[in-house]
Amino acid sequence: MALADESGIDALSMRRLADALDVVPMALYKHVANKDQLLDGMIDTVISEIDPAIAGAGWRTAIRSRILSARQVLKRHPWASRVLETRSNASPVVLDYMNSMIGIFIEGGFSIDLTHHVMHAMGSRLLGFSQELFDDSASMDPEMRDAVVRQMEGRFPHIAAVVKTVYHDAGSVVGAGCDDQFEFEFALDLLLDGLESLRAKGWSSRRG
Amino acid sequence: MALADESGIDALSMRRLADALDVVPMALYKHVANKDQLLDGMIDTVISEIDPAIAGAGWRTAIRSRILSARQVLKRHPWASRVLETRSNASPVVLDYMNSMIGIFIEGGFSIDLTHHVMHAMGSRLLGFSQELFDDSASMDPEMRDAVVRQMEGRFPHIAAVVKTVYHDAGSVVGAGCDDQFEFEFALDLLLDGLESLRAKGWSSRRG
DNA sequence: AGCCTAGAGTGTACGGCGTACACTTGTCAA
DNA sequence: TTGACAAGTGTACGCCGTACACTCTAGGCT
Repeated sequence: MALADESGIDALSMRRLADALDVVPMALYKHVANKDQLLDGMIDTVISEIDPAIAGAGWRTAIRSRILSARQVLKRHPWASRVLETRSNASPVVLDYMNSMIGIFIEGGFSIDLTHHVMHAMGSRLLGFSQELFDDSASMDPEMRDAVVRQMEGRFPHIAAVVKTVYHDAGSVVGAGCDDQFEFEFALDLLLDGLESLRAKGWSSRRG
Repeated sequence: MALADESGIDALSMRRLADALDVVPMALYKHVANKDQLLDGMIDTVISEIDPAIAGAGWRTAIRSRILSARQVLKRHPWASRVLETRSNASPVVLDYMNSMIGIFIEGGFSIDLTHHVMHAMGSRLLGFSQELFDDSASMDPEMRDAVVRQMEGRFPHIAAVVKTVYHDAGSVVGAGCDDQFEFEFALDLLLDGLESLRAKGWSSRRG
């Protein structure tokens, strides 16, 4: 991570890293299976640098401060967001983070249904994946998905609750699974509504 | 682009591309200076696939339909967003797109100041760069920046107007140049305000 | 008809990359 | 004393982008 912070992510090759550690390239492979696993570990470390959620505050304060903390972390490690986007599987550390974010919304009075769409809406602001997290489960056959959800229920109860709602609420406009287009428009309209109200009241940054 | 669409962006090496064209790798270098230039050209083509703005509609309709069109294009070329993020300089094609988006807001009654923050807020939804666009200019010395702005004024008048406001409105909270933190919080709070009002009125996707 | 030029394609070569595979070395428990 | 195991080594392979010098061909000039 120090090497990536200093020299950029492109400079982080197994050979250069080995050099920096005064070791031969292949020595690294006694510690990680391959470069992807190295990057996975770096992402986990990045995420663990985000401040834990503030307990006892309102949902808005909790979410806001957490996201601002995440932003500071990503600024410290500018390579992280790009690496994040290339990761295919969310690690337990990432799932923990998502789970606790979902938990804040639910405890804050958001329905599970609304929380689901909110997670999509926050998108890259939240970290970058909620999208693929649910997309993966869409391509699984139902009974396998049920098994996965049951396994999640212990460690990531909030994520499990959302996934269950997404797939069992047949009455929802969204139907079974996520409707990409719906999620995108949900977030877009949320933003556009906010913009229209700022415009209408003559908002200016002069007043902050 | 066909090769990238079919086999993923990682499969797009100069050698593989040459193979697909029944030509030797070095032949490609008679047409592009290097691989980056190839990727730049691909991005320009992607952006030119976005529908032109609807004339005569309200700002909201115009922006909304344009962004949804951009989304369709990016879905056709899933590699595009990742490539986009690695580009360092915005091409004239990209500038044209930004310029016309800014123009829609301004003609729709947004102040230049508000438009500026809006562009940041739209962020990746808009395409992915507004950030760096202004960041670059922050690191230039004032007279060189003035020269660049004057040159922009003909072809990209809206962009020029925003840049001028950003740097000349000393009274603004933001001061000279963009305040990253301010922009981030602006977008975040816009979203959080929208979320709070949905939560308060018991929004559910059942009703759409 | 002869020549020139410019654009397209070619062939070879270099340094960098990730990593498979077989090996040595140092440490410590039985 | 021995054997197992973790850590580090060395060599090699097939990719990658691309520098550099070359051939070939079509068309325009004299």
